[in-house]
Amino acid sequence: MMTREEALEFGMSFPNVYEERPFRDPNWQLVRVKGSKKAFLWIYEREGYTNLNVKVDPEWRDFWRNTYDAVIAGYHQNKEHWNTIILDGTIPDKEIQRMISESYDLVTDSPTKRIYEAVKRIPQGHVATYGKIAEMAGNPRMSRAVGNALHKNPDPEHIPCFRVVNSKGELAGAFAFGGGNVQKELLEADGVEVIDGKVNLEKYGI
DNA sequence: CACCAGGCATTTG
DNA sequence: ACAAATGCCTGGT
Repeated sequence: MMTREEALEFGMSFPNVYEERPFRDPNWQLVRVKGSKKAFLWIYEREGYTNLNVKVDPEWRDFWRNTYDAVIAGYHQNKEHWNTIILDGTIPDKEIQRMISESYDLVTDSPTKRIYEAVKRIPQGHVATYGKIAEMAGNPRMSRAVGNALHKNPDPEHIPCFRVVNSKGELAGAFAFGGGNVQKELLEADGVEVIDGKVNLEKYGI
C-alpha cells in the first residue's frame, strides 16, 4: 500500500515540480509545477488515513469515484475537477500513480504542449504542415501558434520540428535550424526527398 | 502593446 | 482568369 512518503516521492518524480507547505497547518503538503505554480498533488492526513487530492478530467471523474470506494469528491476543493484518494490500501499503487500522472498532465496542459506532442507523433519519413499540427493539437486555426512554438523548440532531441513544412511543402528559411541546409539534411536522412527546397506533400504528408 | 518559421477567405490589380 | 496583397484568425512571449 502506498504511503505518504511514496506518494510524495512519486509526485516529485515529474519534471519541473517542487514541494511546499503553504498553509498554517503543516499537515497539508502540496506538489506544484514551477512557473505556473499550479498544484497537482495535495497530501494530508485525515481521519487516520493519508489522503491525496488530484485534479481529474470531469469526463473521468465519476469513473474513478464509481470504481473505487476510496476515491471521493475532492475534499476542500472544487468537486468538478478534483478527487480525493484515501490511502487505505484498497487501490492498486499503479492506479494511484495513474491518477497522479493524469493530474500532472492536466495542470501542465496547454496548446503549446499539445503542439509539441503532435509534432512527436509525425512518423519518421513523413512530414506535416503547420495547419495539420494545429489540427492534431486540437485547433485547426492555430497554425500561427505552431510556428511560434517551434521557433523556440525546447527539446529538438525529442521534438522533430524539421518534419514540419508549410502548406506548400516548403522548408523553413535559413534562420531556423541554425543553418541553411540543416532541415534538408535532416529530412533526407529521414528518407524524405527534398526537391527545390520543397517536399511532395502527396507523397510524404500525413 | 507588438511581435512570430502559418493559413484561409477575401479583396485588389 | 490569375497572382498578389490584405485582413483576420490563433496563442504565447
